[in-house]
Amino acid sequence: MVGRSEESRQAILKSTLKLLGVGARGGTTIQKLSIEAIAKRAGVSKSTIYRWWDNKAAVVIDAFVTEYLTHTPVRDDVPFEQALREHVAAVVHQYAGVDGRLVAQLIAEAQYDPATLQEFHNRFWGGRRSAVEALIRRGVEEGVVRSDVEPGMIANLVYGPVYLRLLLGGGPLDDGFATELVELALDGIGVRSSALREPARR
Amino acid sequence: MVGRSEESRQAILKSTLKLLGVGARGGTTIQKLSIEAIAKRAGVSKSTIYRWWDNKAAVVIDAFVTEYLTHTPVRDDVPFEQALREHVAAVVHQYAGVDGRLVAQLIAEAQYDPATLQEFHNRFWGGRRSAVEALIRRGVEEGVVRSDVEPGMIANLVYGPVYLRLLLGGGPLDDGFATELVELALDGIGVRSSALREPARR
Amino acid sequence: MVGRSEESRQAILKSTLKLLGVGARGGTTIQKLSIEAIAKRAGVSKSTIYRWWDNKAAVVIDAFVTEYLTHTPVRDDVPFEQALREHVAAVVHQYAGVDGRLVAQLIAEAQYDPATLQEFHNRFWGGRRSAVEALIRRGVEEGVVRSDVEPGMIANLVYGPVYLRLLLGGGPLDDGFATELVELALDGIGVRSSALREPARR
Amino acid sequence: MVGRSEESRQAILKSTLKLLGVGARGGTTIQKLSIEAIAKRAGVSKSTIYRWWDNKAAVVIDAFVTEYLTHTPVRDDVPFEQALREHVAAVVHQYAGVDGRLVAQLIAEAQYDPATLQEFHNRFWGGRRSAVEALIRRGVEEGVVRSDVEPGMIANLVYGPVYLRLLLGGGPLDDGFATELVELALDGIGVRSSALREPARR
DNA sequence: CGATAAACGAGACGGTACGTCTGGTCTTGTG
DNA sequence: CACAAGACCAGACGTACCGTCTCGTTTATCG
Repeated sequence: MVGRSEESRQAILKSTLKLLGVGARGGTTIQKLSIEAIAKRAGVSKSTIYRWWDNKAAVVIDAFVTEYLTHTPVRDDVPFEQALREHVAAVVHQYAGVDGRLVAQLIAEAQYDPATLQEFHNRFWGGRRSAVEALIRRGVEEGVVRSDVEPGMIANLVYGPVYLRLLLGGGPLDDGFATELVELALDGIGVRSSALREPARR
Repeated sequence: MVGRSEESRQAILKSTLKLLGVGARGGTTIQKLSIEAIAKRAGVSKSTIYRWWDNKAAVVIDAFVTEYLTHTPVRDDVPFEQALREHVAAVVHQYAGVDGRLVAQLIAEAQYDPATLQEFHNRFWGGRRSAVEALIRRGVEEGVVRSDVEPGMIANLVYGPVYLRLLLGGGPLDDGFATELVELALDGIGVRSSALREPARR
Repeated sequence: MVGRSEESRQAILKSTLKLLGVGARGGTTIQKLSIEAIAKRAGVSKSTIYRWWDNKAAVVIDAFVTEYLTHTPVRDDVPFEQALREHVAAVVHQYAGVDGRLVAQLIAEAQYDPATLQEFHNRFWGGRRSAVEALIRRGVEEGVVRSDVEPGMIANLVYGPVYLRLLLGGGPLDDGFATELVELALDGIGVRSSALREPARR
Repeated sequence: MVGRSEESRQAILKSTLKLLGVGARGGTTIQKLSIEAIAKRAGVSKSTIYRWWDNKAAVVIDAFVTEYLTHTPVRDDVPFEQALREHVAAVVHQYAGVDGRLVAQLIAEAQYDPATLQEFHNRFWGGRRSAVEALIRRGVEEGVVRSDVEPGMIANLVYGPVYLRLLLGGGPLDDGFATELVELALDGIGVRSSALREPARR
């Protein structure tokens, strides 16, 4: 047995990112990115790519996760609310740039291929989610998060608006958005709760 | 001047929906749907399609909105909270079926073409949003919704999780989800507020 | 009855010639000339063209003959040999320019459409041919052309090489060619005849 | 390296000839022959054709020359005059059939594309021409052809009328035509020469 | 250390669909 | 009622990639 060429693998992933314009201005979309272009740029034959990846999306997600992804870790050395605010701000900030476009396009691809969705979960989204869910469980323990709703649902409430704005626009992905989102999620939209909490924070 | 053939237009839109499998089991994805297939099925020449629509997504969105869309109206004859619950339940229910797949794929296409995103806003998403924002304004007037956050942001908080689940899965789109979502949005995830409200509702 | 619009007819024929680049440098080939382009340039609708001409070639030949063709008349006030030399020189000269390309392309079109060939005969080639045949009959009467071969065949011998060079190249269409051609046609390629005649001409 | 598939090449050329109706009655013209039709009939993809040939004419000329062309060789074991007569008769005979139509259409295509003209010269016409020119040089050596005119010009005189009749009609391409043509070319149209030679041949 | 089996580059192949173009027909007002 | 305007069907064009498939040619263990 000889085994896979690490050299080729690297070249392919690097080329993919370059073609997608990560870190630069230009760049194609995932849709227009072609396996042939990757192969040519990587100095690799098409068969080598098809041997190790199932489709374009698999290559892209691999490139994205392995080579590039800036992490947005969840701190566990600060109180729940601060950790949440910082995390949401970090996520929103990351998505405001090129990463956002890429993640959006990955989600787009995932609409057409369950395997891509699966990979997206396994290698990217799953990690984030469980970090946040852990944080939420900590919040429950700290007594600042309600315990009658499962953490996954709560994570949804926080991430949902971020992805909605990422995918459909309708406003900027900036710190103001992050702040307002966390506040709203914490207190709810109902008038009574906010009326109660607001003085407590000022 | 002679003008556009309404007959052709109808045939094209109908064929598009049929090919997408709306109302039936089979069906392609938008990605695999081809202009050539639409033309063939509609008994129309390709140029006729290209004459009136810019790209595939434009045809699909036109077909979707014009011919098909089930409305999920927002009632104004019941109290705010009931109207919100019913609307969210209706939306969630609609997205659980074929419509959901189509909307998801439209959003996917919108990631690659600003014009498609625009159309999505103009002809579909915008309507929903403004209906909900009006509802929220009513809630503010009724004194049950906080007035310190713009309605758009609040709409985001409600719709975000729905679209997140539609696009990334992670749980069913069912009545339970709808109920839990509305409750969470109203009260927030913070423990104090929920502790206060909960007794009041039981 | 209102009858055909002479104005349109003129505009169509003029436009055809312009588009073919007659009298100018640029110009398309007949093959690439499109009815639509003619219609647009003439400010006329396509149907008007199709109403009066069967196809593109018919328009072109009409334009060519009616509006443009420089005549290369056969003189009858000079001896046979001189008249022949002058005519051949004129023809060769005409074909060396834009006319040549057009005639060549008309012949090309005629290979695909018998009607075009017919028109080419009726309106262009037939006239030339019969003029030359008349000249040859005069030569026979003058006693300088053999009488045992039909004039058409002799015309062939003279015109054939001209068209061959026009269509397939292989040398310039210039005065030298014309002179040599006439001489060769008159005397033949056989050595004895030329040996006899040559001294007589020097 | 794997290299070109001879199988496909054969299939393409054969199909081209079949579609052109070579050897059969029906058949299209080169103009109406489409690359798509060739591909379909050959069980080959369009890209394979475009990979190896520049355009339709290139395929046709390749098919014609490689697979089909009946040779009309020039004998060198008989006296000049006999060899010439036989060759002209063979050419005329060949052109009277389907080959003639094809050659005529190739010449038509050559009017629109210099590359086609070049190929026509390189692979078909050039061969014939040089064979005849060689024959003429032999005639000069044998002392039966005049030496004061270049062989190419003489070849023109012989071939010109054949192609003229092929392209523009005006009479049959038969043995009578061939015989008369050679006689005329040899002796010229002038009366004195023919008067001299005629007795010598009877 | 030399055999051997994999991974590799190169790239041809059958396909599908693209978006553009032209041809020729048909329809509907307008002058 | 001839015309302009131009929509329409039909279908070929040449291009771009797809994913599969030979081919030799490295190359790195393992017998």
